[in-house]
Amino acid sequence: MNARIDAHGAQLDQVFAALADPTRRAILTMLLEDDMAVTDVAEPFEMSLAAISKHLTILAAAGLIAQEKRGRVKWCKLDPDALRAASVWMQGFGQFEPVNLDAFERFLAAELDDGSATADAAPSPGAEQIPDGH
Amino acid sequence: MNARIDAHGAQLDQVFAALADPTRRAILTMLLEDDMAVTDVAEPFEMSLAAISKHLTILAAAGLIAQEKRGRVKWCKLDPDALRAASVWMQGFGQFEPVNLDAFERFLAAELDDGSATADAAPSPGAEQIPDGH
DNA sequence: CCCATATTCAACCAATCGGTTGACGATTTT
DNA sequence: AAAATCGTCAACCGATTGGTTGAATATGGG
Repeated sequence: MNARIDAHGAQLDQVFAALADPTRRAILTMLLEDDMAVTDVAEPFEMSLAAISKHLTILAAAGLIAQEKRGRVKWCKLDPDALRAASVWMQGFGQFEPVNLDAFERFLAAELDDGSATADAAPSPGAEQIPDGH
Repeated sequence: MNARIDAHGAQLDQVFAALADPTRRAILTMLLEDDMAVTDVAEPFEMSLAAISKHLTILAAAGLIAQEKRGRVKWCKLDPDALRAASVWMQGFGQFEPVNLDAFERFLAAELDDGSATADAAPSPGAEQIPDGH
C-alpha cells in the first residue's frame, strides 16, 4: 500500500545520494557536453576503470544517465528527468530565482559551482580539465 | 589553492548527502510549516531522540537548518540558502520550468513529490505511518 | 585464429552511516 | 532541594559506501 510512496521516496534517495559524490557530479558535468564511452569517462580520473563503472551504474540506477551498448562500447548520456524531479522537490522549499541561463552560462555555472570537477576529481597533474570542451 | 573549490564542492556533498535520507527530508518538510524544538521534531518518528538529534546535526552542518538554543529548548528552523545553492547547481543541467507555486501549493508539491512526506512527515493528521524503522 | 580493446564481475578492505542504549550536564518546575 | 525535562555524548553495532585488485566476458580488427 505504501509501496508507491516508498518507491517515490526511494527514487529521491537514489538521486540525492548519487549527487552527493563529487566524482559523480563531475561525470554529469562531463556528460553535459557530450555523450561518452565508459573508458572516456574514466580517463580524466585517478581511480580505476572499475570504480568509474560502479559510479556510472549508480548514476544510471538513479535515472540520471542512460546507457546504451553499441558494439563493445557502452555510451553514456545525460538524462535530466531525474534531476528535474529532485529540482521540483527542492522548489517546494521556496521559489529560487529561475536562474535563466543560456547554454554557455549553464556550462560555466556547472563548472564553477561544482568546483570539484576540477579540483577533487580530476587527476592531480592538472593534465586534462574535465570538460575539455572550451 | 583549491581550498575554496574544495569548500564549495564539500558543501554540495553535504547538502546532497543530507537530502539523500528520507527521515531528513521529512524533517525539512515538517520545518516548512513551523519552527520546532528537537523533541517535537522527534515525536512523529519511531526512532530514538538521539537519532533525530544526529539527523538535525547533519542538516545543520549542511546549512539546511539553523538551530538556536533558548533556555533548555533548541529551536530548529529551515534555512533555504543551502537548498538554493544545490538548486542552482542542478539548473546547470537544464532549465526546469520555474514551478511558480504559492505557499500552499508549495506544501502540496513537497507532499506529493516526496511521497514519503505524506507518510514520513505529515505530522498532524493523526496518522502515525512514520517510516517504521528498518 | 589470435590479440587487443571495452566493460563488468567477484572478492576484499577501511571508512562512514544510521541506528541503539545508557550516562550525563543544563535548565525548568514543583 | 529534589525531580522532571531537554538535548547531547560516548560506545557500540550491522549495513552500506567507495575504492582496490585480478579474473572473466564480450566484441572488433589484423
